[in-house]
Amino acid sequence: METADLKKAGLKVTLPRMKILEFLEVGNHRHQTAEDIYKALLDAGEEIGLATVYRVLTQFETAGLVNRHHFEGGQAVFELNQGGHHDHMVCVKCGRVVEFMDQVIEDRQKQIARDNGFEITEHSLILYGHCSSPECKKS
Amino acid sequence: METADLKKAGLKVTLPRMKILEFLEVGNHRHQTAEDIYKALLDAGEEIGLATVYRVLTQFETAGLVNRHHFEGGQAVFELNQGGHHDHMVCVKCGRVVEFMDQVIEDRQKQIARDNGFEITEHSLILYGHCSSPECKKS
DNA sequence: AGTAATTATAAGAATCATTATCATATGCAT
DNA sequence: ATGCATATGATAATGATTCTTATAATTACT
Ligand SMILES: [Zn+2]
Ligand SMILES: [Zn+2]
Ligand SMILES: [Zn+2]
Ligand SMILES: [Zn+2]
Repeated sequence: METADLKKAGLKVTLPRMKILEFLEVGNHRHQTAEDIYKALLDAGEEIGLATVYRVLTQFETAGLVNRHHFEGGQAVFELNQGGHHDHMVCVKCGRVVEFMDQVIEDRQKQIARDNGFEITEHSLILYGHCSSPECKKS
Repeated sequence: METADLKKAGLKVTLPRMKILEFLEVGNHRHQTAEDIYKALLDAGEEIGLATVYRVLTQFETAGLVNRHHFEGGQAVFELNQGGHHDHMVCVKCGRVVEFMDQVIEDRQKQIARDNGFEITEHSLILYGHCSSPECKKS
């Protein structure tokens, strides 16, 4: 149930917003581009505009419901914000995304910022490479 | 002198290429967008096209002469590849960029990749925040 | 140096991702 | 149910980057 989340964020509960939230809640639908979501909803028979998807995702981001990532490849990637912070490993062959969180890295980042008089508000750590699948491994 | 680098990369030695290389070699010209470079060269009286800047930077990247970074804000940022790897800290207020390299983080990244069967080809670590300058500190 | 063959350039058109406009449609408090 | 504020979808507009093409510059070979 997420209508509560929408209301809490001061957003009206509308069909497009619900559909986008529902889509992102599906287990294997993490890390989607706006276009991924748009096409999936179209295929599911929903009547929705791409502009609406972008608009809603930005609102969700502002409300803290989703996070936006800038992986290589031009298109922004969105994922449901489920509390815990994590970073990403992306297979440049098949696009698979693996999440990880390493406290040692997190702590070092804070220390480095402190050493340089920086106050960190956010960070982006992405590892690109080949995943363990046979097709991606070779080369 | 960099004409040797151009030739080694199989690129003809042309005025635009030389000018772009020279510009990036200046100490305080690290981390420039294509448009930064374009405007600076125009202001310097050079006759150059923006498309040429993009084309040349992409060629330089392929040749390993420059690195391309995707900081937040849409435009790609380029810097001369001077051998040593480093990561970046970016002030979201004034745009100041500080470079750093932390072996602990580098090693952890490799370990995490190994643990997940990934073979890392590259990575991107960017810390966003407020730098130590008085105007940026507050808020 | 002179010339040919090759490659690069500038300008503008084209493309891709994203955002803005606007007339219509919908959600929600009354 | 009604009215108003807000949201939507279609499309135009924007910003960054790439493609196209006719012209110009560089290199290789005399
Ligand atoms: Zn893979
Ligand atoms: Zn994630
Ligand atoms: Zn600053
Ligand atoms: Zn740098």
